[in-house]
Amino acid sequence: MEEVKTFESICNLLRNRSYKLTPQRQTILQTFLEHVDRHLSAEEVYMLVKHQNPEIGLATVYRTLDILAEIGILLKNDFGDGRSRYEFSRKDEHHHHHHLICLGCGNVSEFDDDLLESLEAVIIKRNQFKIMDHDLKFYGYCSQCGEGH
Amino acid sequence: MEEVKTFESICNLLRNRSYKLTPQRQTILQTFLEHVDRHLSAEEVYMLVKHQNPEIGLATVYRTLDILAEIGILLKNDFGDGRSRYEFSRKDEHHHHHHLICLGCGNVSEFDDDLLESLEAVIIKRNQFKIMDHDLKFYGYCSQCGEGH
DNA sequence: ATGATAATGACAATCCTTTGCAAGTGATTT
DNA sequence: AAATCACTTGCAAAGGATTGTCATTATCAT
Repeated sequence: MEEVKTFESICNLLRNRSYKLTPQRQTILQTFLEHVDRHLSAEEVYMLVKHQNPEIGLATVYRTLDILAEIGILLKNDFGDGRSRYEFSRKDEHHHHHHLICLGCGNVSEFDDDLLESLEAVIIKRNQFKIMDHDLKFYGYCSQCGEGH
Repeated sequence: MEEVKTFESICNLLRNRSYKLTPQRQTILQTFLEHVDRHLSAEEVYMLVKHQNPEIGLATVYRTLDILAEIGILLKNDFGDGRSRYEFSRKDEHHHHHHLICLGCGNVSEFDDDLLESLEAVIIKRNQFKIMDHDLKFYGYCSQCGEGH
């Protein structure tokens, strides 16, 4: 359980899981560390990474994103725009934050709230449903795009 | 604003929007009226509809689902299984229900709650974000699949 | 260093969905 | 009832995101 996720600590995590530390994986990881607040698609990562390493292939980006999500470094999100988007997972939050998705500019911001905790308790009792994860999204218009809507 | 959605009332709605009432559209509509509680994918609708009308094309199913969603008869959902799923929209609910998605059998059940109302008020103030829609999903295991998890 | 083994890049294949198009059909007017 | 015309259809092809294949290359423990 790393509390602060540095480049080195993540490299160690990869090694511990017996993933090889290739330059491609390091470059992709760097990209997320440099864009901690963004929600990047595979294609966007590919574009960013090509600046450092023009040889890299799109399939490698997909494979690396899979791995980084699998070991908990990235979170895979679906904001309904037809592609998966990955964000850096800062802390080990078992109940991660929610998203505000702007229908105007597509920007994604984040929102923390504990309200769902109590809601989950109700659901477990009322529906006999064991909750493993939840996903809450708000679609609307951010302050920049809000005019006229 | 129809309160009860009968086959006839929906046909009228189509006509009023100057959509033609073709047999294909009627058959697809029937299918949803016969499976009011299900969350069908285009492919599933296609299979069901082919029993009544083997001539129908998949593209027509897609186009009809689009229309029925556009006029508010169906709701288009994304449960993360790589295809869109449509459900019959029973009442005119501006704030629609939430979904419980079973990771075991894939079954989707529904859940009503007003808790998000108050949460939305907080978000509007705190984030200056005009909310148009929300989407809340719980992933877990239903009572049948729950053993062992 | 070197060898076992995993990872890469290029490309094909897949899956769901949309689109182009020629032919057909529903609704309206005559 | 026939003519009309825009809307619809079915088919096949195209799209876009993702995954699979496979020969080549690179990593890491020894």
